[in-house]
Amino acid sequence: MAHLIKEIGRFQEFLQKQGLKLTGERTALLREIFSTHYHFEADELLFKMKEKGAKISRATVYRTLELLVKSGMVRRVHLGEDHYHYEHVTGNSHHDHLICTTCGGVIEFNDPILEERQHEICAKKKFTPTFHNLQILGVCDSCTKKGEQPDAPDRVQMIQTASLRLRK
Amino acid sequence: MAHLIKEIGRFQEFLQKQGLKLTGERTALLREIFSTHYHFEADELLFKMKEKGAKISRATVYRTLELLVKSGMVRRVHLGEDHYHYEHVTGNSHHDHLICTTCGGVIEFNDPILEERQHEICAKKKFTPTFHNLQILGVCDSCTKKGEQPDAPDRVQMIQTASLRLRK
DNA sequence: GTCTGGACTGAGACTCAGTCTCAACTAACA
DNA sequence: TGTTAGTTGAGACTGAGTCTCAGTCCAGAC
Repeated sequence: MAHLIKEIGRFQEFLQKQGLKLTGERTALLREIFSTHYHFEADELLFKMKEKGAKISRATVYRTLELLVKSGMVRRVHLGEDHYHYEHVTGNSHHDHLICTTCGGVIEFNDPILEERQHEICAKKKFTPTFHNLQILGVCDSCTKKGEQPDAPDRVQMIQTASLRLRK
Repeated sequence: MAHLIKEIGRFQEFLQKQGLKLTGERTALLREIFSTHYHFEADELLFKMKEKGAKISRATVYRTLELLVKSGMVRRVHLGEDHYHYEHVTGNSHHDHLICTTCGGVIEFNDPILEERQHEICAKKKFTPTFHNLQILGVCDSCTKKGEQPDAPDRVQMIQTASLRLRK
């Protein structure tokens, strides 16, 4: 778990700069996030902590996630439409998501050409970008092989949330 | 308002196919959406209807929006992170959004090169896309001219919701 | 050692968008 | 007129996320 020491150090450094403290609860959450989860929800994290016997409240989970997002170590993403998901940031790799509306699976990708084109569009519109968010919804290879049909495009907006919920 | 007759006709046709009826409430909502709103929230629409003296309940607003989305005449988009926004669809033009985190303004764009690249990425990953969603957050030209500074990229995720709320 | 101020915590109340339920209503049609 | 099925409003409900507040912790000051 040598890499977790590094992550904890980074978080502590960030906290100290703000006059904040690295507490037992914060460390426990950090460990949980970086050792097992990848994409997760706040309440799922809370549940996992309780399962492990750690007494950590909802409020602390949300407060700590906020700090982790501010520190840049965790990203807020939305894979469905209805509420936030989180993912920890390892290294610095920005990426976007392909989301299978059938199985709820998430495929990450990072495409420099796409990023470059976005910058060109912003330049043309005299818009200074700071952050972007791209989700492509559809059906993944393995679901296609199982014979799943992609939903009609008009319908995907209505069903995507339901599909993602199935995954829990 | 000749174009509204066309819209109402399209909606009625959709409803009839499902054995549903075009009621006064549904017509009133359709008129409101297509005559004045562009990007709007469900509760904002409800408020506008009440302001005009139309007695329409929250449940009916949500139910009608769901039908309109299913019919393809209205799209659900998320401009901020916290809840849905809706936009009516005129013609068939798909587009994405540049969202100013300072003034909450929304600029639409449609870029075939970007779309094409997304399809290439999906093909490479053997993913069958049905729908996508791209928001680029940043600072628009007029805010930049007013001297607004873009927020540090790490922070944008935390502030975007708040900024959009200011716009109401 | 103990004081003190400020950060931290858990419990639970609260908010707010969105959903659901249910009884009353309405339109279509035999 | 009776039947059937879709529609509606009111308000209860849900669930993610936020806020409040009293109590706890802890590092530095005395």
